[in-house]
Amino acid sequence: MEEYNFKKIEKKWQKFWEKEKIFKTLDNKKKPKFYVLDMFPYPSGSGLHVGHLKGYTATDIIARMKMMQGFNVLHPMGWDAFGLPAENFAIKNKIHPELAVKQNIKRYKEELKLIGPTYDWDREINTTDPNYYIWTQWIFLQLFKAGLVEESFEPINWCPYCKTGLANEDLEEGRCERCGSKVEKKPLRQWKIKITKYADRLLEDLEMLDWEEPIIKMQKDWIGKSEGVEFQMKIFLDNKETNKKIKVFTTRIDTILGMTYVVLAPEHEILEKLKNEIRNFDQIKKYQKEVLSKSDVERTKEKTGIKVEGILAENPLTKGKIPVFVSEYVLKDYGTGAIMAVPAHDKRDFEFAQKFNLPIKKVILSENSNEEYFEGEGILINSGEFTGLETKVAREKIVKVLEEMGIAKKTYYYKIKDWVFARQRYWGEPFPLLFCENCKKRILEKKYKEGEFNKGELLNPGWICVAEKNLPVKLPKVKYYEPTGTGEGPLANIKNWVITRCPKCGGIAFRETNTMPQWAGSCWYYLRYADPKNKKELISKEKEKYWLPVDLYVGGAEHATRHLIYARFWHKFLYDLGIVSTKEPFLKLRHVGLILGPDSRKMSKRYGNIITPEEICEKYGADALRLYEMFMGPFSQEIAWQEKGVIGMKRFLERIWKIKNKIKKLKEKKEEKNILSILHKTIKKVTEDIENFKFNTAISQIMIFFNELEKGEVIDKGIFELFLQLLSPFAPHLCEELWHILGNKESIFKSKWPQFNESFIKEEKEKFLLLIQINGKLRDRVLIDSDLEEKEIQNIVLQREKVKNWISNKKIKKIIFIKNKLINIVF
RNA sequence: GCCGGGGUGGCGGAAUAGGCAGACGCGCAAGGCUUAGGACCUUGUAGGUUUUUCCUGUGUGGGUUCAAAUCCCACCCCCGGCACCA
Repeated sequence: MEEYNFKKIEKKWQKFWEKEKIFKTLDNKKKPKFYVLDMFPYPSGSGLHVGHLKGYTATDIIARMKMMQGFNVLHPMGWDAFGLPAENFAIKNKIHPELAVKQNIKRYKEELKLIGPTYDWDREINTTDPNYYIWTQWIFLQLFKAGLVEESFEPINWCPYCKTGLANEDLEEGRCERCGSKVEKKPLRQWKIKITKYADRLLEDLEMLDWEEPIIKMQKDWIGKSEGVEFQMKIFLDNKETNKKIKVFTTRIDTILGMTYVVLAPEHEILEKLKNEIRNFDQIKKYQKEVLSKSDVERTKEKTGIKVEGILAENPLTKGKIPVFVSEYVLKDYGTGAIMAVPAHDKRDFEFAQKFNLPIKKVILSENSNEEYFEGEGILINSGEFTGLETKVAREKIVKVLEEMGIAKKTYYYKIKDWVFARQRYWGEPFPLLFCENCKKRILEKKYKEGEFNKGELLNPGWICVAEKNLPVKLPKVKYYEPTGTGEGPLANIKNWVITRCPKCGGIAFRETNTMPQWAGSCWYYLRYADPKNKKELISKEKEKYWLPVDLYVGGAEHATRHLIYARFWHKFLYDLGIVSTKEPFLKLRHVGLILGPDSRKMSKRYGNIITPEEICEKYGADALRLYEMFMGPFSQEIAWQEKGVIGMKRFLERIWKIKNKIKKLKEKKEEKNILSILHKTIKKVTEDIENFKFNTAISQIMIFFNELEKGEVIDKGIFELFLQLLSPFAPHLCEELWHILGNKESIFKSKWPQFNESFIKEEKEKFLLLIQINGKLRDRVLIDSDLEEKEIQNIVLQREKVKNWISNKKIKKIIFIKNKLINIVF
């Protein structure tokens, strides 16, 4: 008999699918749509490994099932090719990024095609294509015009190796996420996008998403909303009241009576205002410099600080005067940059108080009295009129008192910072902005016509938008693109590109030489797939309405606090512009767990444990690879690669191949009830499990069904076809081959997905297996007629030899009976 | 440190509105086939035991229940996220 030649079969059907354009997505609005999306890869130089294919296989399975269920499926693929990884690869290998990206894409595409995916390559996109990034620039311009982009010179994270500024999101434990270098703080001219303006909506709308709870939690924590109270404290010069005040923010206003000192961030502006009054101002200045030179990680190591000599702050409730400190543990850019310190009920304040020998006053009764500090809820003590109140109640009462004094309000702060959007690198989208000295002057001197400048231009005097008709601002082709390290991008060296004319005044203007960060292109790519060839707009209204939002989005959890926040932000902005009609881009999100190397470590060149799809497809075939990756275990879980597992799948496919000559077209359909029952159970389980990302148990059920089929002398053709359909999303090539061998002319993926019939599953059983427990332990089991009464069943059970032996002559206390299942005799 | 997720045979993992622990696959063992090996087929496979028997078993220790991998309390370990956010 002919062997299972997987190579021949797989090549044959991949060609067939491509030629027949089976997976071509038409904008067929008569059918219901299903948009399933993979997070698109950045094509790095090292190619794909088997881990990358796990998510892609899963979406492919779902795409195939949805097609068969009658959906119009959009399942596209593209390349996120701008950014540091691509550029660093290019520099290292001395090859121009444009060329490197081209080569890498070619390789990625070949490797992806190995598993026979359903991608419609006519919709392929590439973020570095001017026809694509014209719209990235266009969206940026809209953000700019809306006043959501601002030039800033503040110190930001700077990677000395990559020679660029980075956003908070791009750090891992104080190191550059890309190269691992320690990040420094460096003052730098940069563009910030005001994502904080959308913080509340980014938080609220998480409610409407079908995302896994841990990912939602990560986003919530990253946005980090804290609700509390902001109140003013008077400042005294020794014992003389001044007109200066310090604002502090706290989430625990109930502990205000326990405040024993106040701490300011070293950079707090009030220090400058009081420099003549503060006796040790020079010392504080010096401390401030020290702290600013430290990285965020170094700042957390110990609690240093200095007392601000000469001034005191007044607790508004007690009128008590307390000392003021500066310390690095208070951050300037969170809350008001000043805190009320309550060492008895806050760990950090406690540590600081210990070090500086400051009084610790308990104001909440804690159950465990030898605790050094107590951060929980409880009953107030030592709190005057508030003593005896519960903390929760006390918070409300105290706020009210302070509000009546006119010095406090309830408020909240976010942890999320505005998005540092500029990179001092070559390989990214150029900003569609120009700088014009003349216009800057006119704006500052208010010598311009009403409406001449937009909101963004007025906000950033001198920066002028490139006219939309002149987009895209193409990234110039250059020979030298290494980062400069000066804080300017490499583009600054290309004089004839930089120097241009100002569209407003006609004078000389200079182009912005920074480029956009890697994340820019991925913020909106899912929109482009729905309308990839549109030259007039980024997406037509009609196509947006039909295809959006994305029904299912699959990718790694590492994007939880970056891409997934940025993309949601841009989507909401586009919603405000009326370009998209949904508040959220991705309805359902599932994250894929890593495949680890055979040594249980992350697959990496460093460990030499990379398994490539080429070698596996060569040895065992794409279907075996797909099947194994889905069978390994729960989809979102990290699991180590075991080559033996693929062999097992190959073996399973071979058994299916071999069973061909047992298949007969049975005229009389007198299938055993048993087979029909398993068949329908399998249809149900496979359909539901695919929907719920439980691919491992779906495959297990398919195997159970197959094991049963294999036992028979003959297999009914109709039943075997149903079996093939159920398996086809997982092992498309083999199933397509067998489907045709059985005489079908059309692709199996044009066939209709099997339906199950509940009545076959439930099937009225005449008998059931009763479990017999004695004192809760399983001791016996017996087949019982389903229509017997409880009493009759009891009699049967008690007559059984085994049961009699166990009970002998003990007195039965009670008998628990669960219908159709179990009986438990207790004595 | 705080917040998530998780700990089940030799291995990957099944089973949670509490009700046969170990489905399915890998590995291993015995037998068949074969000159032989591989492949393939059949059977067995949690550990122990006095082996048609009973005992013990889902990270550890307690608890609730007729009955717990599943619920409650305390603790240990692994993975991920955050990193002084007031």
